[in-house]
Amino acid sequence: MDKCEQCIIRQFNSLKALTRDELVRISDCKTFKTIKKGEVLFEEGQRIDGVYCIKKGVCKLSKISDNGRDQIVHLVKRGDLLGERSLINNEVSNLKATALNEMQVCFIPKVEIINDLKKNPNFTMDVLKNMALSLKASDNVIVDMAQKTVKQRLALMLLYLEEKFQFRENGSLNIYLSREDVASIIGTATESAIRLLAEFKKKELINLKGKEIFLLNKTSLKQISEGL
Amino acid sequence: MDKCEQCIIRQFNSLKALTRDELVRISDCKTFKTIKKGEVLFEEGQRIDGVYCIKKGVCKLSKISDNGRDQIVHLVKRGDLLGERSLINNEVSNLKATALNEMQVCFIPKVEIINDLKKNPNFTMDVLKNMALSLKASDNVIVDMAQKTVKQRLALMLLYLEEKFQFRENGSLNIYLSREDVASIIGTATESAIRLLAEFKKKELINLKGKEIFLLNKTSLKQISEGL
DNA sequence: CAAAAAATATGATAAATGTCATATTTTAAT
DNA sequence: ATTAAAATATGACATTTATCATATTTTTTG
Repeated sequence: MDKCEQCIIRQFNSLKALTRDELVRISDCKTFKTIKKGEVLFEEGQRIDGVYCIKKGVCKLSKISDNGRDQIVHLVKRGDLLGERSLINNEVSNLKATALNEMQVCFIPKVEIINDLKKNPNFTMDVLKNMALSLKASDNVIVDMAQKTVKQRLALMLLYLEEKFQFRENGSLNIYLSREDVASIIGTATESAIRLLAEFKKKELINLKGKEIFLLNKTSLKQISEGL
Repeated sequence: MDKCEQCIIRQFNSLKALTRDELVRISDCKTFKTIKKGEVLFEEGQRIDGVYCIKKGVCKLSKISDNGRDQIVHLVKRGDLLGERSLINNEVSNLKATALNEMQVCFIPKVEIINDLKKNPNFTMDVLKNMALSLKASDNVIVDMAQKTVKQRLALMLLYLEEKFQFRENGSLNIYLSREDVASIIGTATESAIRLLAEFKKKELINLKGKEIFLLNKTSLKQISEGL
């Protein structure tokens, strides 16, 4: 396990604002963990008491609705921090975190982070900035969920996946999602997601090979997402 | 116009974390403004360069979707701060703010707030906490928008309005919304909102007198919101 | 006050989406 | 390799919701 002060991952998140001394201190008390695909990092309602720094892999953050369906609210990947919000408000987690593939994470206990928040204004400011960005993104998602059709949201999601995860060597999106997960992201029934994916494929906007998705016509996808 | 250090409104928001000296300084450079019902405080895409402290009244924060419909993302009332996020990220506003009734607001220039964020960790921490709370709330709205029917969302909204705005003396919700605004909050067509309100009235869950809404059966509204 | 404009209301219909049933394919387990 | 289980796919149908038309009521304006 790397030492934090030598780990490049921190460049992708707020930990980059910490001083060398602070990193050394954190390095000494952090724990390392491997999570298998499908395993749950933490449950909705669980006390986390710390922050996860994602070293490898992707997980979904979801919340179960009254109707029993899981809604995926965020996808979190390498470089992202997880659990800051619950930590800041001293609350149990509002969301459930499930690994979408094999993950490697470092866990930093709460006291350490709180300590840094109190003493290093650069760190606090960076956390604040990221939170403000997340808030803007969330507002935009609310608008899309409320105003766009399922078809528009699927097109939007495909473009978002490319932006966030890029492509594999063969040109497919660099993330595997089950049809159920796709439905959970755009907020629809699994059958509807499957049907629309098939429709997109038929129209040659995308190609599907198992869980691999290829974007063939991004211009059209963009237009569909905008309702044109 | 009150001086900030004597103004009770600040108790309701992060300004309560400021010291007396800081308040005095802010008081000297703030400006006071009255906004009439229907007037726009700021537009989507507009640079705000400061923070509004709402002294009186209510406004809606909305974003226009590709389909041309406005989606209301937040309702902001007396005591709330407005514009922190844009300020923190140094971005233009992501949302449009429109007064729902006559408002009185104080405007605090950006430099002053930035100054306090840098020097007063209590203030920063309070802003951070509020932002974390907003983020949790936004995540919950995303789930509701994605997973609940329009009827469920209407029931949910009515209960939310009571919680946020309480009742007038006559027992009606202490906020006036047009049917269009109701639709804009729950993310549906105006006609659908009208129909569902009529249905709720017929079932004696609510009563309607013009723009006044009376909640007659909160238990049932709760059940409807949960899909029972 | 009268006329015009805006908001609210309601019906008819179309489109979108969910639900249930079932078939097929893929993956996992023995 | 064979069977079982899970995921994906597709059809039929019901329900929800949007859209358009139009009527009625309320509010605004001159």
